[in-house]
Amino acid sequence: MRITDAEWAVMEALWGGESFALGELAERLRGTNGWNKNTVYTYLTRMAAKGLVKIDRSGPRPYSAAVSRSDCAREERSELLNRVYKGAAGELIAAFLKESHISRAEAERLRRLLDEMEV
Amino acid sequence: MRITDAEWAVMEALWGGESFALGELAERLRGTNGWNKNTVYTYLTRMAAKGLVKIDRSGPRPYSAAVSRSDCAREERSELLNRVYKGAAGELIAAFLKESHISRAEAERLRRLLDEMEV
DNA sequence: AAGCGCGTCCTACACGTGTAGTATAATGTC
DNA sequence: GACATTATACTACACGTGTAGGACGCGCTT
Repeated sequence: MRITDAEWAVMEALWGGESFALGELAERLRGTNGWNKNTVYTYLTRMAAKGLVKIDRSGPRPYSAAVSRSDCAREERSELLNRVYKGAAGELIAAFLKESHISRAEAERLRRLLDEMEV
Repeated sequence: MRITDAEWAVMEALWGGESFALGELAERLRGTNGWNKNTVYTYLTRMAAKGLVKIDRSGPRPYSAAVSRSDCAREERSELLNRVYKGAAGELIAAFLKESHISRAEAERLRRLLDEMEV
């Protein structure tokens, strides 16, 4: 279920809307990644085989995401958390906090989140 | 500079000490990953070519990590942050907070971190 | 000195990924 | 209905990764 950089780019394009024709996706991805249309097609079919993309050729816009962005994001988070931090979320969050520029408003929000959890 | 799961396992072994003989590493990794000695050797030489592993055959324990665990961890964090969250650290941290079980002590620590940042 | 165990080096092979050419089918246009 | 455009399908190839076999050399043991 590992998603590569290139595949992530395809998903990003798919998440940008409901469903797409090949040409639409090819155009988007030519812009961001400089890919040939056939390259896009290859990715789409390969990724459909892996369950990442849904293809329904009955309509004019056959291609759509089969997995949600938030599911993929969760997957990636859990990947990092377990691989690098062996599940120690506190460590991880602290590391992110230390190296990030968090605005005052965001800090407030995070503080509230912490408060809510403490029930 | 992408590190695969298998490579991460090798690094994990290397980070477990100062420097190692092949046999020591092979034994460790046979335990955790079930690898053949030659497999370990192949990884070590390939990873040396990539600058992940240092090999100094003048001593009896030629193999050591060429990159620190914390550098790799930073790299992985930044990977996730940029790829999935496009740099929006607040989002990311909030997501981790929501899905994690943070102990009261850890929550305290994070809160203090937030406070310190607000200078 | 012959053998054993370990480290080293080379080689290999299958599968995945990045990338696209070519050929054919379908569809819209005049 | 012939032509142009787009979509689909198949094929290919290089490079990376996962995994190991075989062969050779060196030092220790008996």
